[in-house]
Amino acid sequence: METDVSQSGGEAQNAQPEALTDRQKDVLDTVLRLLVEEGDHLSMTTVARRASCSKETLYKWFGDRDGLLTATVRWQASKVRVTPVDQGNPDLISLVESLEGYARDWLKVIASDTSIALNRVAVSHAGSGKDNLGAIVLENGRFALAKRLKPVLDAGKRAGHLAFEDAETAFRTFFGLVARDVQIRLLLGDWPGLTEAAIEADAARATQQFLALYGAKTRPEGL
Amino acid sequence: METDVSQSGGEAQNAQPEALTDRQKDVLDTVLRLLVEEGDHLSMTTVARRASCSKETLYKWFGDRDGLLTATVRWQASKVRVTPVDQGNPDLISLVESLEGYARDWLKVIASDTSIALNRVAVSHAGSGKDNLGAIVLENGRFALAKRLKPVLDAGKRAGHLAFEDAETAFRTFFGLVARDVQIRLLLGDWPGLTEAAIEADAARATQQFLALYGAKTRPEGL
DNA sequence: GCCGAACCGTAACGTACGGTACGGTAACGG
DNA sequence: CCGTTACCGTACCGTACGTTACGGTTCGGC
Repeated sequence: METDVSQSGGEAQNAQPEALTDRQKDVLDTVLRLLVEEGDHLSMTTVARRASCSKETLYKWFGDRDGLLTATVRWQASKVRVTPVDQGNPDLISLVESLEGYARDWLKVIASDTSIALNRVAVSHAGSGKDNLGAIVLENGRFALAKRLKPVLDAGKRAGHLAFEDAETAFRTFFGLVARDVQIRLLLGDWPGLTEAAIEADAARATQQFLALYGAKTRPEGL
Repeated sequence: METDVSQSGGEAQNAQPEALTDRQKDVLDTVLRLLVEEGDHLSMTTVARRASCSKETLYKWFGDRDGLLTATVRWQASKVRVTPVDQGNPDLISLVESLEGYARDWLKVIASDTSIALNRVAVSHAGSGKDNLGAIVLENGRFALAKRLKPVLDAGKRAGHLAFEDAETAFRTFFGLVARDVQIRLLLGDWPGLTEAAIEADAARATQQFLALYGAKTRPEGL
């Protein structure tokens, strides 16, 4: 068996999120933990020691350092997959609850250690070379949220609670209202005080503001 | 003269944004250009060659690699400083123009190559070690914008055009409406198609939405 | 004209780390 | 019982790069 698996289209390098041994998942979880602890500075030696495996195994499984990182990002991404909730014709209450729920979840995600670490790594690697990481993170972060939220928005529109022309634009506004400057501040090492309570309040505020902008009929006086 | 300037409180290491030789500014501009081209991967050798100076000089002037990077970020930050426009009692038109102007400027900044490069570097360095970079970038980006925008908001409030309790919260909403997912997407290597025309449209939209949320009396029918 | 400071160019050093090679061991199938 | 497979542990190699050292040059001041 040749050593150069990476070029010959071998199975190891391409390592799809599924088809991973339990042992391999363990290793990737370790990488994840290490990524949270010391960012992009992890060395293959450190990974091998912490994962109690040999470097040779790492290279056989993941090709090279980039492959390991990519597999890790993919692995984490595959874990976040949530069951999409599509509703037929919601009333206003359940629509609000749904939106608040998404806002809450989203804030929790971007405030989590793993998300911050992963985004940092992806941003670092974005400028140079094989740029999969940024795309992967985006695909499983922002885009996944958009995909899950779109049916909710459409349902709200059908039910006459929301008025917008382009769902994508509406989603981006919702995104902006929820995340505001939080994500960039977290990535830059600032701590915007995102406690459990603050997340709750932010989700409610963002939802209210979104409804104020895109609500069809209900424009509450109090706001 | 001892070599260890970094610890003994020497003048070279702390290199405040001002008090820089023209030659030093040239060097930092070169670093900036290099940072845009190849991100954090620049080596001291490359910098020296491109700046037509010796590595020894780099080390004497900036202490070490981190010092060079920090000085570069500070230098760029000091260049962005804009004259604050404080208005006494604006009419609604000029308030809208003012807000649109800030939105436009802000979008242009975060879409610029240098901003992206600098933010990438700062994010990369945020997790580990001396964390000045993130704070510096934040201080001269988001916080500077907030500082410049606050008097405008206050003036709008005094004039009766805006209604909000906390200027900081209002600002963060404005920030969210303007930037939305643009900044994170840019940092992750995505290209959200931010042409000149799109920036113009986005600034107008964000301002309209902000007024819809925080405008005191004027709630336009058309929106 | 001489001295020292500042600087250039380049060579050299030390080291960290990505990647490889190899010997040893445990499991397993025949 | 033997070969194969998969893995561990470790030693090893090559190189890139941060950092330092040093000889040579320019230039301002005396």
